[in-house]
Amino acid sequence: MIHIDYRDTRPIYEQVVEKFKTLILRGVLRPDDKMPSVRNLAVELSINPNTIQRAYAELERQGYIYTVKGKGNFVSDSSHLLTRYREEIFAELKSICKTAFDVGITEEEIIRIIKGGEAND
Amino acid sequence: MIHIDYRDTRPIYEQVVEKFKTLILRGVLRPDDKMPSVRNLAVELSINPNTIQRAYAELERQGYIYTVKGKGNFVSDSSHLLTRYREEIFAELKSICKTAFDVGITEEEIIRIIKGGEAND
Amino acid sequence: MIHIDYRDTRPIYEQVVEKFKTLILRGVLRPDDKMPSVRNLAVELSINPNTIQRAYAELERQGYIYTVKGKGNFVSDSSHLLTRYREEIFAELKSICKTAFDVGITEEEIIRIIKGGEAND
Amino acid sequence: MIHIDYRDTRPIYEQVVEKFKTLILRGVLRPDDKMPSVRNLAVELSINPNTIQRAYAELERQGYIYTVKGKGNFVSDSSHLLTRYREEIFAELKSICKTAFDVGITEEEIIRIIKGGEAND
DNA sequence: GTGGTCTAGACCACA
DNA sequence: GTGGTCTAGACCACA
Repeated sequence: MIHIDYRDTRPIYEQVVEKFKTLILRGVLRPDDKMPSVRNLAVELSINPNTIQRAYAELERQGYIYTVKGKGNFVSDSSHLLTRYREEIFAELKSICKTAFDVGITEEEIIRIIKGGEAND
Repeated sequence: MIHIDYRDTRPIYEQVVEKFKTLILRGVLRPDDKMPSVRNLAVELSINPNTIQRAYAELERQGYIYTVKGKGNFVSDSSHLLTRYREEIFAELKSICKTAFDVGITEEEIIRIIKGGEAND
Repeated sequence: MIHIDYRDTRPIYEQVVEKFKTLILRGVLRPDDKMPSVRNLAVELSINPNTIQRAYAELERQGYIYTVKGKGNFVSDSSHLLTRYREEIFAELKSICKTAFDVGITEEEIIRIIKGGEAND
Repeated sequence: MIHIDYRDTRPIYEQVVEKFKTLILRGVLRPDDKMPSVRNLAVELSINPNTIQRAYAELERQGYIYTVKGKGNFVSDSSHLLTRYREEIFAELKSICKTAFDVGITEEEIIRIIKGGEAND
């Protein structure tokens, strides 16, 4: 369901958070679906339960899941969070484009990249 | 010449590296120009000399500057590095677009952001 | 008869215990009255029977109910426990007031809150 | 500067958070004052650095301190947070008074307790 | 079974 | 020196 990329420079817990955010926002995981238990996911991904715990705590803090003690973690209704997430992405996009324009990359080039980017990987 | 943004989440040394890369690639700093001394720049920006040192080491590693012992740091002829830098930027762009497509953001929306982004900010 | 508040941060069993303590001390439940059976109450409140079991065990430990094997749980004569319960409440009150005074909240403000608090909610 | 009460049922990191919140809101620790380093405080209180780390992360999340990487943690200007903290305390007070009224404790008794509470402990 | 807290200790990134 | 991340593993609270 989820895959950790060890070449990725970001911390593991952050990768886990982002993966689940995407799954939830795309509707693959739906409100009140049960999340994998901390222990199970830790075994499955071969990472420490504490790291999963931290990722889940962060997802809860951001409103993507809720915890029922003794029962597990469950997906929240986070449809209202999509807007915020889109804005985060747009901000990152703008920031990179600014860097790009600074070294003379043109709007046309960027658009070409994006259209290409959708096709392959 | 350079400005540190403390609200930026990236480490300071990375900001310094990026600022100089842009100045060099745009030709504001030209081959064999002398870089500001580590000490002077540290004082000017009110940051730790170790941090400047680290930024310069990284710039040297990437081929943007060279060091002459006892004299200081100087700008390399880095015209051939522009291509590599553009590719780095393109890779980042693709990565973010992938995330964007994952949550249903369309090509059209992204293009609108980019065209808007060039105008303001 | 009893209502669980899922927004309450306290564990469910603790809410159940407190609700019954109040009912017993106020005389709504009288000595030797039969408590609802663990199973029935669990079904009625849609919570795990283990949780009710634990709440009843705690009520018994504190002297509010007694168990007759094969028959069920019954209300004790707990008139003598009212004093202890009042002291528990007073201790909590003192503890919070201490925290309040620490950040500069005055006696007058607290009294105003209390007088207001009795009226609404 | 801080003291952990091991008889307290609350987790250690929560006690640490509350102690520092009080110190900051009372102005004992002032904006831009340096917090004790994670390691030093851990040694001083004989608790694990991870636990301090967690407390500091929570204080940062709540806006009481800010982190400068490689330098340490510093006190924020949190004067605007006092109002929120007061409301938290008032809510707790109301909740306990409700429980008290439920078992027949009167407003007068509570007020007597509060006035006594300020004098001693 | 499930999450929450904590210890002990390693190693890294940053200044 | 300072915080950040992670592992390994214990023990507890709760359902």
